[in-house]
Amino acid sequence: MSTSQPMRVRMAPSPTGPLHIGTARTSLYNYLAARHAGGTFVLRIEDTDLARSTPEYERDILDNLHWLGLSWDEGPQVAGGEDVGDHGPYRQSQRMDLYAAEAKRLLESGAAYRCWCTPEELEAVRREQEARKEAPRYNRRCLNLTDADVAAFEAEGRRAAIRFRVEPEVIRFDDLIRGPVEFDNALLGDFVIVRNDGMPLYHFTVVVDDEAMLITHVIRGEDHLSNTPKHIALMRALGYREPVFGHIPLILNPDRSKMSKRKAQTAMTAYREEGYLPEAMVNFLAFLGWSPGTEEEIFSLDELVERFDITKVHKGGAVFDRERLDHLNGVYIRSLSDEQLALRLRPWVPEAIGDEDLVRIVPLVKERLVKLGDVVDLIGFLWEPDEVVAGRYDAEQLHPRKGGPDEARRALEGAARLIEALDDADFSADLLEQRAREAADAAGMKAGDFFSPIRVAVTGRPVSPPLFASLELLGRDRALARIRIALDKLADAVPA
RNA sequence: GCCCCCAUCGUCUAGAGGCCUAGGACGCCACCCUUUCAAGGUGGAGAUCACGGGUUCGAAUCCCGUUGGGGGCACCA
Repeated sequence: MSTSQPMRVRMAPSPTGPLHIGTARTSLYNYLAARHAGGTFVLRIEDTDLARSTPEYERDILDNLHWLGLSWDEGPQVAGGEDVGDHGPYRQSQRMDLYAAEAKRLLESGAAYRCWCTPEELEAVRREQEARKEAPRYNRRCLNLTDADVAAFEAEGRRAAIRFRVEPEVIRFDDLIRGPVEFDNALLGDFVIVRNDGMPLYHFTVVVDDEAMLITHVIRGEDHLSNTPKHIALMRALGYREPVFGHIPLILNPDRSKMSKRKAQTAMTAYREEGYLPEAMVNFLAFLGWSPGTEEEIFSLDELVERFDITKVHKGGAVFDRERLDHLNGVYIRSLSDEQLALRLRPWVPEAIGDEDLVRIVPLVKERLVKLGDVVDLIGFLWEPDEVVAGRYDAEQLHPRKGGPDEARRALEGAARLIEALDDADFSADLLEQRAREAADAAGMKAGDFFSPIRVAVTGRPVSPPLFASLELLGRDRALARIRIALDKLADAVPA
């Protein structure tokens, strides 16, 4: 086919589950290829498997694709909007007439035929073939039935599926990523293209739709590489154009098998809910199987569009490495301004913490966040009731690293005294730190040992944002109350 | 079983015959900074480029074979 015509690519997810990480990356590569070439990115929903497809999953897929910033030029819209584009409808369930017409053409030309075999009969044949160490494929029992045979099946109430008659020929194509590939279709059995209930099947509908939607480049997962010769045979039988194919490597589980729900978190929504940033996810996914060929590694979606080259995509699969995702997410979080980060953090922080307060809190947590959701554990002490905070630790955890209950008590009493000596107006991080250091000296303790019991008393956790800024944010009275609770706990634990 | 694809540090990768004593990043270790944890800085360990044959003056890079891994062979997509 001519490469001079504008590129049209498509992503064709099936709404039988939430947006999968692998689907997201394939979408990304399609998007990048289209945008880089100034082409068109089409989204088509493959919902012919009525039993497994749901509107909720479709919604999840569209929604998360939007979240990642992958906009499509043609396809269905979220929120029940009408399809956009001149080649719709973009849901296969709405294109049944087309499939029926094309199936009829194949039937009439003899490229396809009806098959009345039952699943049980098919299974029996398959078992026999396996027993004889033969390739398991359809035995063409229904290829040359007499009218009487057909009448008998119909009388039984059987309904016919439609099978594509695969010609024994060698199919060659030049894969964008793998180069020349060839398959011998003589090894293939005649496969079903329309079920006996009239529903068309995947191998058939992709081919029909890619033609109807004028798709020029089919960019999809490597798991479809072996299916391509079927598609090409179908295209030829139907007199269609043959698009360019590009099969991208799979995303793998740590054991190097195809990434699956059982072994990894595959739903994009889950990552979104944990607080991964879409820009970090995009950056991460882009590099799973591609690199710009330099040592740069932080790229925005637009920069990726500029640099992306589909022919430079790798051939080997890539393991999904969560540690690396975490690292990238942290990089992106730290690159945000305080105002931007506060906005992103909003869904995780109670309304009781006002927007302005949240912006003031951000510098305390920014470099400690791996995921946005981590903010809850980091500054939860700001909105948790005193009892909840106190419930998070026991008396022993108040002891400084070097020291026991006595040191803990000395520090807490010192802290209580110095806080009492300050009024609200003076209750600032700087002044608190100055006084606390003096108090530590007076108590003959190292600063770190002196601060540690206070940290646990006030935040309920051994790890927290910087102590004095945390105290300032908490406020004089609440800080003091928590220190007194801690002192009580200490007293209860060590009866005099 | 048959067909197809793939193969550089644990992981993501740079590498298109001499620039490679194989570079970067994540993770790991150590040190520095430091009130905890992070972040940041410095340094380090980590790959006989799966193996074996060729081709070539020269191969991680080209060819063949082997091994290993993966994917596909549904009235799922």
